[in-house]
Amino acid sequence: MRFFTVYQHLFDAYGCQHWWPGDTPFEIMVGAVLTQNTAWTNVEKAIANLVAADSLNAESMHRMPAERLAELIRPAGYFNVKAKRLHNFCSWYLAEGGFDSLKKWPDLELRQGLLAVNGVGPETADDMMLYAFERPVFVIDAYTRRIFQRLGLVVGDEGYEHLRAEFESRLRSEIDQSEAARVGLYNEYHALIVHHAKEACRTKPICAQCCLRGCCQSTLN
DNA sequence: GTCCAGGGTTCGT
DNA sequence: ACGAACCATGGA
Repeated sequence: MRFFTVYQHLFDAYGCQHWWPGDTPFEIMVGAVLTQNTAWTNVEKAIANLVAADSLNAESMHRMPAERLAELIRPAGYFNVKAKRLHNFCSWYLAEGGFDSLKKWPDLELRQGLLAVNGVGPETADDMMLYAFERPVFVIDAYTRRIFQRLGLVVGDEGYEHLRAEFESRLRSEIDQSEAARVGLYNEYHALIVHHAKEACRTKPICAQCCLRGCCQSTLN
């Protein structure tokens, strides 16, 4: 089965997801750190706290003592760890001249720069690459791995980079598209996977009737 | 009320 | 290479 076929089934079933929720690239990047191991509803509360404190910007967050930042982002969980990660991220972001400067970086350098900040791992970096900088990188998460493993399209225990390269090259060989079109596809594809895995398949189990059969049975194994 | 799923990154061992 | 630590929230 083609990877693009899976996308078509998801899109037909759920439609456009309009990710990422966030008004500015910086907000998206903060959200990417906050959402590590946590439900998005909790991230929204943390972001609302930052907005209410008029502090959803790199300068305020960087200037703020870690304890204060931790207090604001508390609803997102792991608040001490994340306050430190956000601090690290903001100091890198400011040192490199902010979004307007970073957006000019080539894909590879930007990704490596992101990865070099302590607290930003591959998935978080790729969320930022795709959703804040609109670069054509396919985001791999636990749902992606699980669903495609069950469909027999990947083995499942490949490393992150391996899986990402696999998705990108498979999709590129299946359909010919511009860079902008790939950004749009990867954006929507990841959003659809998350939506399908989290709740859609409980309320609207499309995978029972189509080629996705079996992709989201009970979480055991 | 209690239990526990959920899930990325870093840092020990 | 692998396990532990980090934590709030909400649903069973």
